[in-house]
Amino acid sequence: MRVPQHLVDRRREELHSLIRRDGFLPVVEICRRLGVSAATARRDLVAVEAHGHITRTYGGALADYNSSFASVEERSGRARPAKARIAELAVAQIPREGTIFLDAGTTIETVARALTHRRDLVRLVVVTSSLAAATVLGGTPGVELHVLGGMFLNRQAALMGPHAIQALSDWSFDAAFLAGEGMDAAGICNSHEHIAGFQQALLGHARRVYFCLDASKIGRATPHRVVRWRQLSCLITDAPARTLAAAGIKLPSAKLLLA
Amino acid sequence: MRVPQHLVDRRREELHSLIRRDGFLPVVEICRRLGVSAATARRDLVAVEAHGHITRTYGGALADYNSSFASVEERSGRARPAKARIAELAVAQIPREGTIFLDAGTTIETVARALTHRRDLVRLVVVTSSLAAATVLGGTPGVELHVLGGMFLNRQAALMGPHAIQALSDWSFDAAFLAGEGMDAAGICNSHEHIAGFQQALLGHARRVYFCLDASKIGRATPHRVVRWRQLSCLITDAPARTLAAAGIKLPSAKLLLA
DNA sequence: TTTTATATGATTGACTGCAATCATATAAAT
DNA sequence: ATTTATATGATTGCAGTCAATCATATAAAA
Repeated sequence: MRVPQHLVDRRREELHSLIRRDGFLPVVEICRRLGVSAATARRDLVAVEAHGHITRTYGGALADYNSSFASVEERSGRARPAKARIAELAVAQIPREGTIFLDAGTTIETVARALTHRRDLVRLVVVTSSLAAATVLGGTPGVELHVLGGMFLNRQAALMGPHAIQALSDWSFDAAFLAGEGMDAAGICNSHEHIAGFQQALLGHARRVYFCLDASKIGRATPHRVVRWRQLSCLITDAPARTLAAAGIKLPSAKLLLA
Repeated sequence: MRVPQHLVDRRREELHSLIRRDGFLPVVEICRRLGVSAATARRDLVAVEAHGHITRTYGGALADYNSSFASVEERSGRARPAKARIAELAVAQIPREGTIFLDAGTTIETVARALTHRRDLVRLVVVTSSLAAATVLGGTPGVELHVLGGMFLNRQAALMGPHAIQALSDWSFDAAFLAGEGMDAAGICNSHEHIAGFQQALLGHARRVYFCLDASKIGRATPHRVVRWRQLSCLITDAPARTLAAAGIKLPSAKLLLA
């Protein structure tokens, strides 16, 4: 018995928000709350997962920004070796003590996870605007974790806006690790105005600014230009040198780390 | 083949932190990383779960503060109807628009979840220092969510300390909902100095201050006195009136909401 | 040293979840 | 109105998970 498309879509949106609310939702529970059979619940899960923002597990599904599921992703073959290599390089730039900043975004989240494997940290102060990074880093020995305040952006699970920018004024970072959604000959851009504004403000508070972008970001244009190449300290990417050159991105070797 | 106690304990601590890092960890993965059989992995899970802070699910385990697992808790019979009733009452005090503050703690987390069921919110600004509450409330229609900055307290998944207190100065709340760990004839107390300091600072920024404590908190004494009864606007609790009276807690009916 | 206690891994049987297949009802398309 | 496409639930076979039981090796206690 076919059902109107808009009802299906509405139900799937509701499923999405149910999972976000509960963090984890067993399939049985989904059936109960949505009043559908297990088969339909699974089909809906597949659909919602395809649109991103949730991760299925045995018996249910998790909201994506709650936790990071390195293991789940690895098991389901969705590992992103590129991001992992970028993260390795990024973590190698982090001193044993000092103060660093971690941005929001999945790439930086990977950096956060890699950071938890460092065993030599003494008194590293990590400041972040990413709830995912905070969750991952909480309790790491040698790390004093601070979260920047701000308005909660649902999609990114990040804290941004005027309050976040204002909170920056209390800090001075030895290094900052930022993410971007696109890069071209001119520089790096991002799709969200709050994020762009925040990153620009951050430039003035960090001695060294690292941008971590994987090769898929090359040539992708998004509405908000964040930085020009001369403004950042270093680009960390897995893109081969010739691909960068082809895109018109020319950086001195001191400003480039290739994974 | 029996194994030294300290090795077992160390392994279980590691399991705990592995789960915290990944948010969700399948049993298979636990076996691989810890190099033990599934049987031992499960036994370890039982042990770690008994000490709190993780929740087992089919096929693995979740870190507790990542998400809130209403459904999981309900299914495993650990529902706390008392907290749910307290949350209902608390949510009823929240206006359709305005600015409110939500504290950290499982009781307030329940309030956050109940708040997502309100469908009449217009433009409610919710400020919180709880990562769990933020996760639950993110994306709720009619809610503009802000997270207070601060130092991350691992156990509570809350943001506290001088930065948090300073961030308060930007806000003025119509209502604040706070949690406590103990109450007696003199007032409400908390076990953590940062939390106590923060709550005291908050008193000056809210028109109405609601404390939400279930009956189990009566008579429990913890090191840090937070408020005396005359300082708060209202106590929301499930404790029957006579129990409160027996503990020497006397409040005018205007300052008491019984669930 | 001898004895006791227990941590471990293997096995077993019941249970649960999953993907695939299929019949059906009904919304869209024509 | 007729045809086509598809959303749904039931069934089935398979695989994964779990708790309980048991033998064993070894740490801890005596």
